[in-house]
Amino acid sequence: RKVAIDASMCLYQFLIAVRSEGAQLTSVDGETTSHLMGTFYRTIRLVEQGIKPAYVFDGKPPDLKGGELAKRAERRDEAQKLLQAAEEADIVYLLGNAEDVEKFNRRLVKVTKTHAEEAKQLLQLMGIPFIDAPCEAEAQCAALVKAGKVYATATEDMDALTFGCNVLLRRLTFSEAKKMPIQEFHFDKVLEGLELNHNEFIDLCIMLGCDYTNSIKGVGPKRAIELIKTHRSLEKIIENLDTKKFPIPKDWNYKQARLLFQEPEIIDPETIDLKWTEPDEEGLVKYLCGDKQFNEERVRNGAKKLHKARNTSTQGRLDTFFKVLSSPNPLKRK
DNA sequence: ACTCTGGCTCAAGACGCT
DNA sequence: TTAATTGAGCCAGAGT
DNA sequence: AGCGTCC
Repeated sequence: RKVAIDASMCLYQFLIAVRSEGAQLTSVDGETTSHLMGTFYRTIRLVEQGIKPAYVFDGKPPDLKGGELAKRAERRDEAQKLLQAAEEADIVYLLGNAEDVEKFNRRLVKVTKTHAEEAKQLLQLMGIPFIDAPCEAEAQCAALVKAGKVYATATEDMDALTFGCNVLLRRLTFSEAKKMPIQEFHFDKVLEGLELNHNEFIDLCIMLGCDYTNSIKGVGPKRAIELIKTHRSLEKIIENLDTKKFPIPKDWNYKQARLLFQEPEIIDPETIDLKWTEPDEEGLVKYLCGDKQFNEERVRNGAKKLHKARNTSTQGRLDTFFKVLSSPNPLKRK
């Protein structure tokens, strides 16, 4: 069963989580390898379960997002760059407590172009397809699902639904699944449960706070649902809202935000041909066991697992692993 | 009292041996 | 300058 | 399941 995955999100998590004594794993020349470690083993695990993953990489963020992100940047630049200096000083003075240093390091994690390129090279050698999205990966994933190129998007990010992703899988990573069951959301069932159509759902998500705009102060999940059910569109809501109690954000460009959800910049899925091919064992060994110092035995073992799973295909039906939770109300969000 | 929002903090992977 | 998370859980405080 | 280790 084919599944689309937001690669940048995965890389980010690996960079944060795959650490030893607070520091990322590295090659001989000090280059980070945490993202490769995570991608390699997680992908093998997925393939062994009969899943065919297709990774989707982010392109440029939409302009509108840039505006919002600038605010976060300010916060960071002010607080964190100064904190950086302060904490570095602390380290010098106090030979810092490791926890602070760790926390600090995690906040500065970024997924760079290089990380992405390295991951792509690894996926190539593993025989796993990937796509460069022109813009938001989640939007491209949703398009792949809609076009039937993959069965679902595997993500923790509920915004995938806003892009109209029909099927969304949460907690697909199986080590975590030991603790928590895999959840499968069907967008049409969610809409049914909320008694909304897609456009109304988009307006709802904008109110709840998306990456593209501010949200209305005082309006959280409860009131937002109430409002959209009563008025069915942001235009009508704005007309009827008591703006003394609930002020509309200044220069609120909800229309543009809406458009980014309705017509995101994507590659036409029909032009995309996803191919899962044989892993290149020697290539993997060469790439991972050179400077990057991966254990050769483990890498070869991984390559063989990929090979084996590939040739025993049509095995794993995901259904055996989880129940379909077409949860009528996933809005525990923000 | 109750509901709701929003601000805060935290944690975040996978393998293999025991 | 080339990167800018997220979701969950807990709790204070405002509003009704 | 817990824990040290992966690089």
